Amino acid sequence: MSIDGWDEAPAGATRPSPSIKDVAALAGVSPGTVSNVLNRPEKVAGATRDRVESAIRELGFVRHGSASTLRAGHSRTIGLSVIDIGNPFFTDVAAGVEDLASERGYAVILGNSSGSRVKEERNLLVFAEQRVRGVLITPSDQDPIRLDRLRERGISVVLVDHPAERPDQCAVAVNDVTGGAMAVEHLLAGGADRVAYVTGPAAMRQCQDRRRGAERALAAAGRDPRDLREVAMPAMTAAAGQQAAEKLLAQDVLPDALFCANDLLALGVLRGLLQAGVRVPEEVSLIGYDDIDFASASTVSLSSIRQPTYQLGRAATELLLDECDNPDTHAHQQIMFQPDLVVRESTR
Amino acid sequence: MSIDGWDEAPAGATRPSPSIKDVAALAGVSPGTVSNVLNRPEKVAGATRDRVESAIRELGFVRHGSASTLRAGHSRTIGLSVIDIGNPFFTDVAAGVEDLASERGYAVILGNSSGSRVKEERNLLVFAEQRVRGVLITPSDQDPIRLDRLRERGISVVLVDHPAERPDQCAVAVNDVTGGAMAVEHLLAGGADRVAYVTGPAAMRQCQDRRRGAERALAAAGRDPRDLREVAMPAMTAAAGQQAAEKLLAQDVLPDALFCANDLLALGVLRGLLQAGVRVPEEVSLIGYDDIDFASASTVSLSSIRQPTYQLGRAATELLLDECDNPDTHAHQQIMFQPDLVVRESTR
DNA sequence: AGATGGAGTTGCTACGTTTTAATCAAGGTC
DNA sequence: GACCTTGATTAAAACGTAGCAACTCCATCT
Repeated sequence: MSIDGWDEAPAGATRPSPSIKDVAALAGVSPGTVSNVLNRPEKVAGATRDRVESAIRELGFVRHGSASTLRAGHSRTIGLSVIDIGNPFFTDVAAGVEDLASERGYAVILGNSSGSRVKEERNLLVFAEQRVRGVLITPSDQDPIRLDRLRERGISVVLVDHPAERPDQCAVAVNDVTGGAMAVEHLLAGGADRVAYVTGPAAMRQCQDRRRGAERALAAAGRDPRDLREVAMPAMTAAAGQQAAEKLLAQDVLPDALFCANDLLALGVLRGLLQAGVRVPEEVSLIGYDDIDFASASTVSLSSIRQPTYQLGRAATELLLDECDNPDTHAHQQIMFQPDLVVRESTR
Repeated sequence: MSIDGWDEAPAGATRPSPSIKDVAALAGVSPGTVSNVLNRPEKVAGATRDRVESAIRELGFVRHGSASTLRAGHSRTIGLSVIDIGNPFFTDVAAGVEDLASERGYAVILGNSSGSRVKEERNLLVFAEQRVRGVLITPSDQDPIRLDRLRERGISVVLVDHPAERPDQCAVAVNDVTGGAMAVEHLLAGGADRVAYVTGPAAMRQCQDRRRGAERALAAAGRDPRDLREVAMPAMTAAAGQQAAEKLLAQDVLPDALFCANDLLALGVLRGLLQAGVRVPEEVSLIGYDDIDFASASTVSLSSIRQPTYQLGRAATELLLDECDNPDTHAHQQIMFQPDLVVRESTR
């Protein structure tokens, strides 16, 4: 009797989800047969299968994942823990993970640690509670303990964008030392004299390795690696980059070349420098890392180090699922990709 | 006997996860008491609680989420389905969702539909299988059917960035008609004559509403709304924007003002125009939508329409959790935020 | 002393599924 | 006709937890 007729759809009528038993009753078979149709369809006769399948459709049956997990002892779910989902680098990795996982019938639970150890820990706890089949993680620091706790539980772990800490684990990474060296080599080739490194939290391996590469490039050019000035920020975001620019500008002498540990930092630095009237690349050469999509769209398009990001996610997932599905034949692997230099306007 | 000593950690020794029974045995209580410590700690005496808690720590017990969900009939999990996690707009929404959800002890399963109905459907299936407590979704089209199927199962649904389709549901949105009008008003105020609208898939409500706003602004200025030229792309990404620019450049006469349905499109269009030597804003005024972080960092910083993105996610989660936790007293709400105009360099 | 009450704890059952072993029917072989 | 084989189906027993009803203490009140 309502004006608009919405009430024809029984709003609060939440009949309980039909179970495998209801399907079995409707199809005139036993619950076990329905389970077979779901999990081993080749084991059941064509006619029966059709009957069960149409019963499933008719009732709108959806398998109860929790019951399934409980009984089977494992789920069809993997956990992915990243440091900053706001960073396009990780978004691309996640895309690679999700694509392959869903091809193989796995669902992905995404956890964002925001660089915080506490949140990372909480995400791992959620993964453990959900009894995920495996975990992909880009650790926010070097502490290996928590991951062993997962493995003890039978949860496979693959490190993403992080080299293996031990031979008995899988890992997929990109050579950050090489990348850092490439970046600084390029700056030096452009005539850089005073090079500074704008980086994130000291605990992050990526930051350390890129620094090592930078120092190596300086040494190779006959310079003292200790000449490398460093501006470390607590986060690797554009906002942090802008603050880094302010720090740099407050110093007596401005470096003439900046290597930023990722593109977000670089974009922030770029904005800060331009706002202060510093010309890029004429006064300061600037190179970032990751080659995110936005690097080529910025005010002064950003030179950067490209990583095979999507491939990174896919490869890591491939290793993880192999370890899950073939635990006996699985051989642990460490895959190391190589980065590329992308030259644009921000460097001389 | 290995050289490096790694084998001290028993690699493959995956002892089964301890259950509530093991904890009970160690603490010398019944399994029911352990369950009480976990779920109703105030019901159990301090000394007993301590004993149980230290047993939990000692064994490294982690609650089996699936068993809990199965028995309790519902999980502590919500599903979030977005159209494009590569778009910073949705990343910010997701941040708002995750923050509030984890404050309230809920885990978030993130699903990315990439604008594909098939993937969206698959995500909803995963949510249903996981028996999530509720679903937050930015629908990729206008079809309400699937959501009713969820509600019938007792899964609450809140629409995000989408107005309610019916009075018996919660929704959180931003007024896109107003936003579209703001954008085109601003273009007209800058002296725009031939305005074009660069948009995404026609089925997307956001695109339709922003267009309606644009037409309204034209009409209000005494112009014929049918003058609004339209370039529709299949995706709302920077790559699609660049293609849109090519399309525009191939036409006889270039518009002198462009309104893009989001910032990614706008950044792509901007790149395409600049590469072709078109000056922005002198020859073409350009405005985007969403005011993502990168809008202010682009070659020519982008004028845009700002939305309270993080708040959008938080508010939607607030409504959803209220509906889940207080189903009796819950009153369905439709929240409509208002957008803001942000003027930068890309418009006259 | 006996009854009452409350706090703390326990035993039991059910949740929906998977899986193993058992059952059954139909057909084939000697 | 007895026996085996093959293929299809089923009955029944778990999996780990939540939550209720029942029970045990022990202190307090009549």
